[in-house]
Formats: sequence, structure tokens, C-alpha cells
Amino acid sequence: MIQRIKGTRDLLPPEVDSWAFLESMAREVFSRFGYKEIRPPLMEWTELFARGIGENTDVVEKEMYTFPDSQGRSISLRPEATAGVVRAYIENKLYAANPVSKLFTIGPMFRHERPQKGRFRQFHQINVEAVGDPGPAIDAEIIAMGLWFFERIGLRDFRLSLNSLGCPDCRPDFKKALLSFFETRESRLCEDCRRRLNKNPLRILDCKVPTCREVVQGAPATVDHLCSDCGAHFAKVREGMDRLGIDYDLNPLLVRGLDYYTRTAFEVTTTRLGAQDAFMGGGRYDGLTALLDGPATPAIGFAIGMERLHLLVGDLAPETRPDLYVAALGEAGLDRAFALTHALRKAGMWVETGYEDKSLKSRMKQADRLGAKHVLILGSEEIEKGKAVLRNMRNKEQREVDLASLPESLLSLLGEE
RNA sequence: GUGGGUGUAGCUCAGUUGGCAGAGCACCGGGUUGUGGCCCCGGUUGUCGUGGGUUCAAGUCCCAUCACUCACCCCA
Repeated sequence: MIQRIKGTRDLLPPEVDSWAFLESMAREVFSRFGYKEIRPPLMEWTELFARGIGENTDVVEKEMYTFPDSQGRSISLRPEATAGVVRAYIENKLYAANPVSKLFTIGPMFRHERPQKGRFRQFHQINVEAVGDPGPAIDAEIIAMGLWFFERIGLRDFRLSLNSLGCPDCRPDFKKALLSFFETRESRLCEDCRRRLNKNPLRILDCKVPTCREVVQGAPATVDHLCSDCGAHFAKVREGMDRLGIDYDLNPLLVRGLDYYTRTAFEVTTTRLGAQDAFMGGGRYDGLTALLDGPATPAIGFAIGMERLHLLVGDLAPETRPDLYVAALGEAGLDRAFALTHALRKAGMWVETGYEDKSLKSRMKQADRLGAKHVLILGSEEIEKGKAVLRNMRNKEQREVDLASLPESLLSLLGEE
């Protein structure tokens, strides 16, 4: 048997209805804030991600699905959405039409990791980007928009963490302070963190090893090393959050794993997802457009993990039920039902039926399983009398219907409810 | 890439010191019922994840392998 690829999932009913529901709620919320949908391709030149996300991030170094095309050029399945959206923004010169482009996209991403709870190799994100606005007002607004979406789908028990990562002006300064702090305490760090010391010292800050956490307690914080512009920007973001009445944790240990992030960084976490506790994350990336050969343009965005979100909210889509089940018995009944069912469907009803000659008992069971609101019994006895029996499954009431009056009589009878 | 746990019917799972592969649900037929649900009778469904090994005999013991799962790592 051919099995699905590790880390991929078959999204089946009824879960797929819930996904569609979540997506439609997202569309509704985002559209009120002026965000438009964009659908960039699932694959891009590998170089886009290498430059955009960062050559020596884990994502680019060991998690991408990368392969050569027929001419030997390297292509990668997108491991995240922002690089592709920004590429599309630049390539299509969206900046020419509007100073600010507010965009969202929903779809699959691909990363080659060991799967676990809330983590898949093909996973799905709702991605939102505001390109062209330097903030800080939009920083607070875009976060508030995400939280409002969560509220709309009934999600409440989460925490918002906020930090500022600084900019190319102040980050080197901070990194230096961080390095000298950790170098004197290297012996107390775990093996991974000693490796990070040279590669990406920021990441030591969110190490989960208890001994590292102790060391990190006294570490310098990004917010204490911001340049005056970044400091003022962050203060304004926090002021905006207060104005909107949004509660948050200031978390100086919050860092992001993608190189393009600057200034505002945020993450929404829950205690109900096991190890993969972040289901929304994002931040500002003011340097990315220039890095990708576009005009220098400030931007901010976030991503929501669909799988994680669905784990949290469960199945929300309202249950739908067939209007009618046609229980056709015998050859005559089946023949009658075939055209009738088609006519009723064309008239707008949801009609279910069966095509094999089975017992009435099994027909009624099937109607029950499907949750049909009504059953039309069409047996040879009824047909001989020129009648069919319509049963209301809720109040058990039955009535006879003239075959000659079908399908119009049925439509008006069922339309009354 | 590194660890732990789990693989038996469509689903949830039993299976004793190694001795004829099982239950419940689901499905199909029948009985009962006012024509489905509750109840009763009967029936269908298996590469015991896969491949080796030990044994008279392996779902059970040993080795390998694959899949799933949780955690590390990483991130949404």
C-alpha cells in the first residue's frame, strides 16, 4: 500500500469544514481592516529564501525541500510565506499603486522536520503582511486584529508576548553585550547553547534547559540596548496596545528564528498545545524589501498556524443536514427516485438517496445516520396507489403526497419550514 | 539528526507461563416495533505493521526494519 508522506495529513470531513470556517472568519475579519488576499506560488527560487530568511537559519540550512529543475536551477517549496509575498510585492511594483499594501494569504508551507504534536512537514498558515507602513500605530493594530480574530472564533485562554529586537543600528551593540555576558558563563550553558554562542547568541535567550534559564535570568535585555529611534518606536507600540486595551507580557527573552525580523516582535502562546505552544507569531521586518532588491520599505506581519489553531478551537463549523432522504424500495421505486432526486437538487435542496434495493429498515438507518430532516418513502405499494409517504424526522409526522404533484408539492411542503 | 512510547477487524481495544485470533461499536440479513432509534437472533470483515530467527508450536520470546506518536531541536 502506498502511504502518505511522513508529516503530511489527509484533511477529511468533517474537519475540513472547520478549516473552511476558520478561513472564512479570517477573511471576514481581515477585510474590515482593508487586507486583500494574495496567492503567491508554493515554490520559489531557493535564493529567495536563502537571502530573505537567512543563510544560516535552521529553516534554510536543514529544513527546506529543495530540488533542481530540469535546467539545474535550485527550487524550494516555501517554508514560510513572507519572503514570497515580499517578492511578489516588489516584482509587481505594488508600491507604485499604493503607499501601503495590506495583504494576507492562506495556504500550505513545507519544512522537513520530525513531526510531533502541532508540527507537520506540510503545515498551513494564515499569513498577514502590511508592507509600506513604518508603524508604530499599525504594529499595535495588526496585533489587535489577530487577537480580534481569535476572539471571534471563541478563543480566549492565550498569552500575548511582546518584545523589540532593535534594528541594524542597535542590534550589533546588543549582541556584543550578550556575547560578553554569556562568554563568562559558558561553562554553565548546555551543549546546544555553547554552539549558539558563535552562531546565533540571541537564541540562547529562549533555551528551555533549566540551567540555561537560570543563566539567562541576568542576561542583558534587548529593550535596554535599543537606539533612540527603536526605543521611541517601541514605546509608541506599547502605548497603542494600551489604547486598544490589549493585555500583554513584556518578554525580553522573546526572539525570532528568522533573520529578517527587526523592532517589534510578538508571539501568542497557549498552555494547551504541548511543546509547540506558539500558534501565532510575527514581527516587523523593515530591511527585507531592500534585501530582496526592492525599494527600502518598512513592513510588519504575522503568521497563524492552522493545525495548532484547529487543535485549540476544535470543530466549530455548524453541522449541516440533508433536507431530504429518498428511501426508494424496489425497482419501481428506485427508477422513480432517480429522476426525482435530481430535480429536487436542481431546485436547491440537499437530497440524499441510495441506489441499491435494500430493506426499509436499512434505509431508515441510513437516513438517521445522515441526519436527514425528512424521509420520502417510495415503495412499490405506494407507487401502485400513486402516492409516496413523507415523514418528518423531528416530530414523526407523516403525510401522503401524490406522485403526480412531484416535485413541486415537496418543494412547497419542505419550504414551509 | 537524537531519544521514549505504540503497532491485533473499518473504529476503540482484550489476548494469561508460547497451544485453534477475540469483544464492543460499525456494516448486512432477519425477529420485535406503528416504518428507523431500544431489544433479540444470525452473518460479513484479519498479511496480528513488515522481514528474519528460536521452537513440535509465535500475536506472545529474540534481532532487524517500517509506520505512527510524544519529546529534544526548530518554529506557526
